[in-house]
Amino acid sequence: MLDPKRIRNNPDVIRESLIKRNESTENLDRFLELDEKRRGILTELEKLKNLRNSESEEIARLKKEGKDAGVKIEEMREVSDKIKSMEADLGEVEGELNLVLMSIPNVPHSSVPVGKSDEDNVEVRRWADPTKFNFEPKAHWDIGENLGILDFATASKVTGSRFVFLRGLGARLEMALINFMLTLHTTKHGYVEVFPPFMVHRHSMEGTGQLPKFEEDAFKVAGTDYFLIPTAEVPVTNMYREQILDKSDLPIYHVAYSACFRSEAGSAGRDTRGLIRQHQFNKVEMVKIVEPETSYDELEKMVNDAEDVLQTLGIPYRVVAISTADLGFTAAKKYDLEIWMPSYGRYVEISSCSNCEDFQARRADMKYRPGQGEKARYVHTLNGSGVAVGRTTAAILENYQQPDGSVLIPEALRPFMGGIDRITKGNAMGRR
RNA sequence: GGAGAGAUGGCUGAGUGGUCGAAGGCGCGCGACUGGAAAUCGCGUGUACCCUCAAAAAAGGGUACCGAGGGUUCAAAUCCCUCUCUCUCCGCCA
Repeated sequence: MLDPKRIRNNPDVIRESLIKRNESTENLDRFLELDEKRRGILTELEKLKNLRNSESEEIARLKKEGKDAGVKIEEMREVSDKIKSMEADLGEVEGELNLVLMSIPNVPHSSVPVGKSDEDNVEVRRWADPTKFNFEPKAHWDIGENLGILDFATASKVTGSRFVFLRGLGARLEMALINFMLTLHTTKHGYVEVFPPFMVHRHSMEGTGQLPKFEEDAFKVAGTDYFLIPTAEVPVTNMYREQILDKSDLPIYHVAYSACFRSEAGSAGRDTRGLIRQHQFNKVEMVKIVEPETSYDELEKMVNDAEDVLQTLGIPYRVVAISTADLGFTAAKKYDLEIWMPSYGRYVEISSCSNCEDFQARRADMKYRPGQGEKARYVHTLNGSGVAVGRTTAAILENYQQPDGSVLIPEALRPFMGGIDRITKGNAMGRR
């Protein structure tokens, strides 16, 4: 959420930012209209309340002195009726105003490339060359199904499409990746691990910006007001909602494993094969709560932390600066990490690292006190995948596949796999 | 799931219809005292929004906020209803 005063005082800045994002300026205009209406009602309403307060005092005084207050009480009855009806009007205006305000995206940082589509994202750097094969490489779903470690058919029988059973060393590989990533971030990069709830209530979803605008993307738990989390960013960032932190608490670095649940509404027909786009997937997420002055440095460091995962695993990737057209709703700036996927013949997103500045902090009311007696300020929040686990599994299967259909395990992962260095048809079920 | 108790400011803890943004204490800040400190004393110490004035800040005025939402009343921390959360006991359960 943007600062309403900022919108009111600099509507042109906001308008420009919406145009850069290729978004409609309808909500902005509606905001300006409602904002003015609200203040009009409020001014008048507060005058009436002031009258009621002072006259109530007068009534109390008269009664104490044993005098008759009947006339004033009668007057105030009318005033109170007026107040009640104006409050109803105000409530209506504020309800819509809030909805409109919550639907305006963050303002892109000046360094964000301006673009018309995701084509305009700018490659920042590459690490390693795309994997070369001296045989015809297979897609990970074929490799996995041949080895018996990926089982999409059973998942669609038990649940539905876009789910998977991992079996044997496939399951082991997924768990090993989770543990590897958590270990790397906690021991090398200074993050504190948390294991969050996988469901949150509506306010938390609003706090991090998934609601109210994107309700159709989320899974709601029937009979409750809970949502399955689309990312651990939601519970972990909201840990600090409605709170004033101490300056000495900052920066906060958290890393969390969670399953993530996404309805993938609007993605019908895309990435229907394999692990790339599932309704449920595993992710290791990094979250930072920092002082505003440091947030852009912290973003660069966070990207490096995610890159370290891929470098240590030896997966070719590139870093992309996301353009205004492709920037997420809450982000002021975002980098994607994209891994090389032989089956796609291109780079595929495996991590997004965003600086949300105070956009989420404002929604979730997360502040810190810069010093004794100083006014509390909004913190800046960052989040980044460190990294998506299912896609990493897919990337390992594809980039480490061998001509005989077996898959090598990256060296750094072997300690987390009980020393196993290769998945073959013979050992794939993990029996000894 | 059943029974009970509770939710008040940074913390603690009073307050059962009007003089309550809210006693007292603690903490914190400023000042006095002191060579310096402790102790003591004095003063101060929430947030959001609106208006005035302004480039902005500050200042002044106002409104709201005692878990959340609604109701009664001229007037609600206080009375009524609904909900949420916490604690205790019982039941169930990985």
